[in-house]
Amino acid sequence: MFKIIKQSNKDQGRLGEITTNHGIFHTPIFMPPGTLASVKAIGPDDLETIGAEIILVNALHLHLRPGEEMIEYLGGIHKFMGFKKPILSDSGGFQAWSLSKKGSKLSKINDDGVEFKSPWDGNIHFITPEKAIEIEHKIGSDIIMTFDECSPDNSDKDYIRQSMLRTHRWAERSLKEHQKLIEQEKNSGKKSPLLFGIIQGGPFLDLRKESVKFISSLSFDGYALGGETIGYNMKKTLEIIEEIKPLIPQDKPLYAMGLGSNPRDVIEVVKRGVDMFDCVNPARIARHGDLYTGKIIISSKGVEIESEEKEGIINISNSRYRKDNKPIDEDCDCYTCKNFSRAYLNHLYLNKEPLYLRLATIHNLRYMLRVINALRENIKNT
RNA sequence: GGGCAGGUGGCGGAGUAGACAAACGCACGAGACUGUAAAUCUCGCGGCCUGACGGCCUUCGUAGGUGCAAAUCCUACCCUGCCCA
Repeated sequence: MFKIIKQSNKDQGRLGEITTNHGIFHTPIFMPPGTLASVKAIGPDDLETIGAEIILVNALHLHLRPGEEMIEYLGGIHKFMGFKKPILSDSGGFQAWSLSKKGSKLSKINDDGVEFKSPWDGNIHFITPEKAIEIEHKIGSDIIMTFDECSPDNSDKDYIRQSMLRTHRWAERSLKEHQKLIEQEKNSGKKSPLLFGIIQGGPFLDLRKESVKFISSLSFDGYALGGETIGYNMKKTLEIIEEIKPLIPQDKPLYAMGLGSNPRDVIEVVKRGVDMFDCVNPARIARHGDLYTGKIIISSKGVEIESEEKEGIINISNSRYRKDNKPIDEDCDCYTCKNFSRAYLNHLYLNKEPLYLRLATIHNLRYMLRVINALRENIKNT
């Protein structure tokens, strides 16, 4: 399933490939989230063009709408959304946290599972680890995630530890259910997905180590770092990765969940041996006007991004782009940069033209994947 | 020529004597977003001073007037829309 093609001799970076029911994808990889069976604003043809090798969907969202039975009836998630390449499904563990914050009480956690109130119709749904795994199998995704509790970055250690222990119990339950379903699928000739376990522990290094020890004692096909901290608090994230990387089975892929808001974060993390990541931000901030720009350079120091803009981002809604006839990024090979100016994108954005969303999303995702290509190239050359 | 309605910030539009630099919306300016409740949300938006609280000045067609106090009342004029000649 996971094969390491080349290990960098400079750092922890490595090239690999993962074989799934829907073909092979290469690592390191950025996976665009398409939560509701759609990468917002773009279609499978665009995904193909920008070079997306694998995307994400979310089991909880698809359970609420249109329902896993419906997707199964319609021929599985790939056929349903017209995407032929690998698809990873998240379990809904993230929503246990995200739907409970901001004072909204759309989710409630107890040891058995999580009660979700659908943001769409207010209906109550109770998801257990077993249920999440069942949904993910029914949907037909290639890689599935255990049901976990995404721990907050700013919470007291005692709560985070309790939450981590719960995630551990849920990991065991998820795995057990997974193995049960694999048996059933074997008998019916259906192909089974790979299952990744999720490590928690918040921002605390000792808890993270404890979590790695437990989760990697279970036989998962890959391991993931979860929690609000990952990707959000980059300084802590890098510390955590450095701490836990040696403790994870080296022949298994490592996935940093929710990481990749800025291409610079991806560079740091690949260096430290992370193989997979995803983040809603490249697409979301694109829709909100923020676009990546800057030269991607490979040198003896590795991959770097050179840009005069703050964080390598411009906000296309700003008045200073009204007359700017340059593409978003001069070096970019995406459809948007090849054909349209900043001025045109500014015009589309200001007038809320739907085309803006597609062009902006294509660019940011392609930019991210161009950074990935540079990172692969860099490892290849070491 | 007569009748009626009306003229408020870039636009639309509240307010009809004191709590008005003036609701709300749009436009505009800026910011946020991290396993997607997100084509969303937040802030600013007459001028000047202040880090902020706040303070000062100038504004509701124009010019006068009444009154402690006027975008709000009175008078004249200008302009716009509709109706009648």
